[in-house]
Amino acid sequence: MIAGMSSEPARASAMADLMRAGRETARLSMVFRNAIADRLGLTVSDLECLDFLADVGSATAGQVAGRTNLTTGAVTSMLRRLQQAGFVTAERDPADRRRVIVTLRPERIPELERPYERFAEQAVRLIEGYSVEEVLLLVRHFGRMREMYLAELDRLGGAQ
Amino acid sequence: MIAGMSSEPARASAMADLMRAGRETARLSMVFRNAIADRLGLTVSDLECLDFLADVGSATAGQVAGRTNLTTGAVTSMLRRLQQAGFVTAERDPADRRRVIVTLRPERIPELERPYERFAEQAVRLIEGYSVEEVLLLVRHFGRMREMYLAELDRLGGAQ
DNA sequence: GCGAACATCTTAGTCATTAAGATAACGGCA
DNA sequence: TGCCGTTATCTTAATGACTAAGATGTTCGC
Repeated sequence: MIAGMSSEPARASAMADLMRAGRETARLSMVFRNAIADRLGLTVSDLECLDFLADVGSATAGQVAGRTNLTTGAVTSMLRRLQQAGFVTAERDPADRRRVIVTLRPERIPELERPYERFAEQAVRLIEGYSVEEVLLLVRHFGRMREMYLAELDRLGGAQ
Repeated sequence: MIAGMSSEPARASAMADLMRAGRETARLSMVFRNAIADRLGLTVSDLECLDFLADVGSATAGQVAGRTNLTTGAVTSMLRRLQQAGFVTAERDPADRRRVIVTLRPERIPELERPYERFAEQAVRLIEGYSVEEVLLLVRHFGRMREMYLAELDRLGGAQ
């Protein structure tokens, strides 16, 4: 609707398709994430936290708060929850005893990845059908999207 | 890690980059959506509902429930909320008085789109730099992702 | 070793959401 | 027509994640 002028109608329509497809994919990924959290008996925030920990190994409670956009109070109770469910261990940092170091229990990782497994396999299969140039185009596109998201989030006053 | 065999290391690394970028983008889009809902003083579910209504014009309460993955009870109170905030009108269907027809107030649409505006403009600008072939590749890719999401959601037992 | 800054925890309260069942309206069938 | 099963929404009570504000314990600079 806001469409910029374009000489060829095929181009304009392809662009509109892309805008629409992008929104739809974003929406579906949210629903997907929700479904996975449900299946694991977790909150979306819990999943976010565990994903983060899977990335970095271990982190302080404050870092978890930053990543999940939760208050420290909410993180405290989330960590109690995750600890009780055995997904995570938490202990005070001996070097700075104000801090709490949270660590994902490695033995639970497979369980967390299982719901994604089929999806990831299919994604790999899809990507294998692309040429290297095509893959690189997609990577560049996502990179630009990432920058746009971060810039907008910044502008919206979010922490992140 | 599950990577299929690949002759060229450049290809394997590009594929890994793409997998990572895809996950990161999905995550950022969630955070973004959350930030926008916050700014509008709405829930993510509210936003989902309003987006849906912007698409289809008007729908029954049950259709809204299906789209948002909420129970009918939750939809009832969500609609009361949105009605009170003036985003939506709700009236019984004269043809089938069990149904409630929910309609987005057109005059509020600009207000809902405003937070996306800059983002959408930037997206258009980005896409304008692509060739038609590149745009079509992206559209195809998103289409395949969409299918994968829907298949997995189905498998996870979700309604949708 | 004193005070400010920091990291986490506690407490009380809010609010979206769910589950279960109530209410009301439709549609078919005798 | 009148009854019954089904459908669509609403109500009620309870749950639980989350926030805000302030308490607690810890570090660091002076």
